[in-house]
Formats: sequence, structure tokens, C-alpha cells
Amino acid sequence: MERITRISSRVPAVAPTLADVAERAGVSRQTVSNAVNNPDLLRTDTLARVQEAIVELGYVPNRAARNLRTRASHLIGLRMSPVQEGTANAAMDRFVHSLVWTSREAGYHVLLFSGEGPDPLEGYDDLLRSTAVDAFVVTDTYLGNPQATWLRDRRAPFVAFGRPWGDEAAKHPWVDVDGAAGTALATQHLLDQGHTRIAWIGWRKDSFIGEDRRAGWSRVLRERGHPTTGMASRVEDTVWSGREASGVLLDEADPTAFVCASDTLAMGVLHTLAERGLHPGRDIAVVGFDDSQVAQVVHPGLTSVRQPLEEVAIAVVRSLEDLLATPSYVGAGLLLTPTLTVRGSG
Amino acid sequence: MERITRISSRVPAVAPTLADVAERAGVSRQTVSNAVNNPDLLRTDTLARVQEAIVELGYVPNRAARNLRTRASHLIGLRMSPVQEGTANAAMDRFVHSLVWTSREAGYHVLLFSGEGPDPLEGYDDLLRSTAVDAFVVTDTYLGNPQATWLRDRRAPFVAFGRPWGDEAAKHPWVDVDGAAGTALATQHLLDQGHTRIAWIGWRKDSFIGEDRRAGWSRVLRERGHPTTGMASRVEDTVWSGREASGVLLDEADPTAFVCASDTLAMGVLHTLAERGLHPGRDIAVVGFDDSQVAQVVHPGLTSVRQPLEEVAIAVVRSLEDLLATPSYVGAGLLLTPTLTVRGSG
DNA sequence: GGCCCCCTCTGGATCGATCCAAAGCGGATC
DNA sequence: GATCCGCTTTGGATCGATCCAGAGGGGGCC
Repeated sequence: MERITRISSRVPAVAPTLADVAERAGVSRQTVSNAVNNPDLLRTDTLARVQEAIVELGYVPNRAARNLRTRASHLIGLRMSPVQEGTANAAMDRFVHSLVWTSREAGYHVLLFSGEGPDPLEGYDDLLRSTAVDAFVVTDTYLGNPQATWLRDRRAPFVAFGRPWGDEAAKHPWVDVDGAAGTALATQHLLDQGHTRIAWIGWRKDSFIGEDRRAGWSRVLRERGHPTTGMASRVEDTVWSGREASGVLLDEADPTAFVCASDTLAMGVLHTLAERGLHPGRDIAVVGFDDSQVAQVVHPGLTSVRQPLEEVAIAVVRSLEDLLATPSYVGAGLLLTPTLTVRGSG
Repeated sequence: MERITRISSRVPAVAPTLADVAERAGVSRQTVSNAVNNPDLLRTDTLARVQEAIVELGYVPNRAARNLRTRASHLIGLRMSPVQEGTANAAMDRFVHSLVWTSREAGYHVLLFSGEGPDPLEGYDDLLRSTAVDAFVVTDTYLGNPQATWLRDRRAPFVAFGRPWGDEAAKHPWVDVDGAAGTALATQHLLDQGHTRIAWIGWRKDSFIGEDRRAGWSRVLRERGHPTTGMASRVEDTVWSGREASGVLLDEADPTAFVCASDTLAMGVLHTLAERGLHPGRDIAVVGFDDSQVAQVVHPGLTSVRQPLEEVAIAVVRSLEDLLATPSYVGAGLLLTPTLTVRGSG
């Protein structure tokens, strides 16, 4: 009887269902379902008739019903990390954009959730058990980060953006960018410009990512016989720290160029230069890391290592698809190489 | 019989269902459902018994099933606008963060989707008709933007961040920030510092937001009897345009301060100053708009109008709740006032 | 002509939660 | 003691798509 009401009203208040399409096309529900999901199974004329009915009614499959039956939501969970005011952390945003775009092509949408709160794992648990998402993309994989371990223990499907630092036994799929290759690129670029005294400003030693990026700088310099001792500083990732560290290095190590672990630190160097009346690029070269918006708009442009986040997103989604297609999928790691965007600062 | 297999296995491969909890607690399914959704309906001891069973089994309601029955997904759709490389557009990210956080408290999650492609409305349509999302948050409400009109025609629930510019008849809920109040604040601040020749660099005349922000600057200056003619420039929102415009204004109008419609334009002014050996804040004052990360990390800090995006998100979610609770909800508009973050540039 | 096979297509059952109408039950009232 | 009332609790139906087993129909082969 509901059917009758629905048809009699001009503008159906309720969206058409599979049964409506079936009735209109003169076939069964299953045939319509096949027309949508397995068109190959239908005879050509039947398929055409069903598709016509679908268009006429403006039928769109109900997600909830499909999700319930197939036990899949076609949603990927991504946890928003807390905002860092005062830093030039733009990599994440570009990555999210790329991920959304790439997911769409693969038939997935991105579900954002906030991990802030007492228990960072709470959000993961609820979403997973309530079948709200099919898998997660994890972005912080520092050592001791409970997320990766926890997800693995639960056999929750996830792909990490970032290597499982310090846990070689980890057997989950991951995608990462070779930070050392990036800073090596930056260092080599500065050597090509004639610089020989190239300083490093990076993060504290307990940061695996920071040490990785530092390794690229030190390796290239050592290979060419240029000094590294006394040329490096390890500080927190703030503009203020970068400013302090560069001031000390300028006074004590006489560098002509800086390679930094982040654009934030590089901005600190620019502060010091401005305060001392030195011109970035002309007097002292500065290279940052992440190619953030800050690097793009600051005067005279900050040369920076750019992570191929579009490719990362593509690789992440591909891994995700493999993972969801074959539950026993043994994850592989993929390391991508960044590029150097050269601007006025060096 | 499935029940038996499930219980006999140590680690259930399938998540426990409402029926499992009911059996364990010795009540009916509906009672468990009530315990979850309407605890008030249960007698205290029954409630306790059910809750105990829920905890023991680790029961979490299946979203797909709930969504199917209730015809709601508890998801809010947010379209990712295309990335703008080379601009300091950080407002959006802060807003997304705030929205995710606020939504969580209201029991919603944020579904990101990409609107890029031939038809910008396609994403909206599919998500809505497939009942993937309950409502949308729309962020671009410039005149002629088809989204708002289209959504209203479809009676799709949505709340806009941004006024329905040029369409006073629009009757949907919206939240916006008073741009004129922000630039008035900035201009007043510069007057307090002793500046009287204050220039404006904004967007082209067809931008309602740009004209709104410009109005704050011109109103304050006129009230105090200071010049505005020849002191304004309307350009595209790029660093390069800001640099060009500020160069011309410095040559022709002799301003001592700039108020800009965006941080991007303000960065352009900083370029000009750097090229001319002028010091921002000391020689020429510069104020931007949005308090982006760029404003926070650039030397010597860019004074900027800061939108209360956390409050915007809260208001948006509140409207969304009202809207979904009462379908006939007639939207109201809410205009919030920004603040000024003062830094070294002025 | 009879038989078998393959390609299409069908209808009932199912996923797991909520809606709905009604039953059970204890206490208060007459 | 019977009746009524209100608070709890119950079981069947339902949301809309997919899974599954099997029916129907046409062609090829002997």
C-alpha cells in the first residue's frame, strides 16, 4: 500500500528503491541489483531497459542497506591531529586533499574524526566495531605510538603514512617519503651553488623522522669532505627555536647555508637573518622541508623539500584496496622520493 | 544455529549483535535497544543488567543497521574546495578542525568529499540520495554559487558558513563572520597607532566578501575624516597582485599603513617592503586577514584579523541539529565578530 | 525428438537495528 | 475481589539492498 502512495504523489517524498526500479523495468530486484553491480551478467537489452528505468526514476542505491548487507561502509577513517598554531605544518592538509580525491576514484569517502580526548584509541574502536569505517589511514607512526600496535592487535585494516620506525617486525602496509633523500637533494643543491659550510637545524634526537632527515644532510657533506661537526643543532619544532639555533650557529660555526628539518625552523632562520640585516638567498641560503604555503608566499620564497603527497595518497589507497580485497594481505612498504622546489632563499 | 557457532568459538569472528546482548541479559531485543537509546524507559535493575551484558560482550550497535532503520547516517558532508597553492588560505583548515571537534560532541562525524570534476553538484546529489549524509555544511556562498540554490531546491538540509550574498530572500540557516567589523577593528588599531594615511588592498568589486571587508576600512576612515580616495586597490587574491598593488600605492598615495583583505595580499605588501628596504611595523604598518599560519610565522609577525572559527563551528553544528530535529525549521542567520591579533607588522 | 548445458533471471531469506502495537504486571481505587 | 491505570517489557514487522539456490528458456548435440 505504501507503493501506491508513493506512485500517486507527483514528487515522491521517499527516494525510489530497488523494488521500484524493478517494477518499472519489469524485472526482479536481483536483476536491478546486478545491473548496478554486475552489468556483465545481464543480457544487453535487459541491461538497457533497467538502466533506463534507473535514470527515469533517479534511483540511487541506499547506502545503509547496502552497507548492512555487505558489511562494508566504503568509508576510510582519518584522524585529525590537533592543530598546531604557530607552525608551518601544511603537509597534512595537502595530504588530506589528495586522499579525498584519490579515495573518490576508488569509490571511498573519507570520514574525519577527532582523536582528541582522554583515550586516543577510543575513536578508532567505536568506528571500527560499529562498522562505520572499513579501514583507517594512520599518519603518526612514531615509535611507541599506540595506534599502529593497537590496530594491528585488533586486526583492524589500516595503512600508515609513515614507516613503522623502530619496529622492523611490523607487518602492515605503509607508505612513506624518504626524508634523507630530500635533505640530500637540498644539500647537494647548496653544494652546487658553491656553499661548503652548510648547517643543519633539526629536531631532537628522539625523533626518528628528524634523524632520518638529518642523515641525508650529513651523508652528502661527508661524502664531499665538508664539515658537519659543530654545524648541527637539534631543537623543538618552533619558529622561536629555529631563530635561536640559527643565531648560535651563525656566531659559532660561520655557515653560509642552512638546511632545516621543517619550514617552521627555516622561518626561524629567516627571522634571524632579518634581524641581522642579512638577505636570504644572497647572503645566506636557507632550505626548508614540506613546501608549505608559508614557503610559497614568504619573501623571497623559501626553497623547500616537497613531499609527493599526491603519490602517497594514491599508494595508500591502492594498499587499502589490496588490504580490503584480501584479508590475509601481507603489507608491503613503499618509500617515495621527494623533490626540491627552488625559490629565492637559496 | 549461527548463534551456536558464534558462542562456541573463543574469539567471535563476528561482532555481537543486539540479540546476543538480549539473550545474555535475559531480556528482549527492544529492551536492549531502549537501554542504549532511551535508558529512562527501563527499570534501574534491568538497565544495570543490560549494561553489564553490553560491557561483557563489548557490544557496539551496528551503524549500517541503525542507519537503515532510522534513515539517518549521523554524517555531515563537507566538500573540500580545491587546494590553492601559493595562497595563505589557512582559515579553511582551522574551520574543518573545529567542525570535526564540535560535530563529535553532537554525535556526528564529518564526511569529506571532493567536489572537483565536471559537475560540482554531482557529489552532493549522490551523497544525499544514497542517504550517505544527513546534511551538508556549505562554505562557498558567493553570489551565483549554484550549491546553495540547488540544495534549497532539493530541500536538502544544509547550513552555510557565509551569508547568502545578494540573495536576501534566502531562508536557510547560515553563520558568518562580520568582515567589515574586522577591517574596522584593524583600521581603528592603525589610527590608534597614529597612522592617518591608511591604504586598502582588496579583491575585485564582484566579490561580496571583498566589498564587505572594504566597507569596514572606508567607514572608519570617513568617520574620522581621513582620506580614502586613491588609497584603495582591487586586485586578485595572489601574493604577486599584493606586491604590485602596494608598490603602486606607495608611489602614488604615500600611505603609512596597509589593510588587506587577506593574508595573501598582505604577504605581497611585505614583498614590496623587503624589496624597498622598508621594515614592516617600523616604516610601514601592514594588517592582513585570516590569521593564517603564514601570519604567525613570518618575520616580524603579521598583524591579522582572526575569525572565530571555533564559534562558527559550534553555531553551525547547533543550527544543523535544529534543522534535523525540525524539518520545517526556518533558518536564522548569525553574524559573529572577529578579533585582531596584533604582531610585529603593525 | 530428447537430453543436457549454459546463460538469465527470479523469489525467498538475510544483514542488525528500530518501530509499533500490545501484553504482562504490580499497585491503587472502588 | 474486580477494574483500571501506568510503567516495563515483548515479539513481529520493517528499513532496502544483496546472497543464495533454483527456475525458466534457448541452443547444441546425438
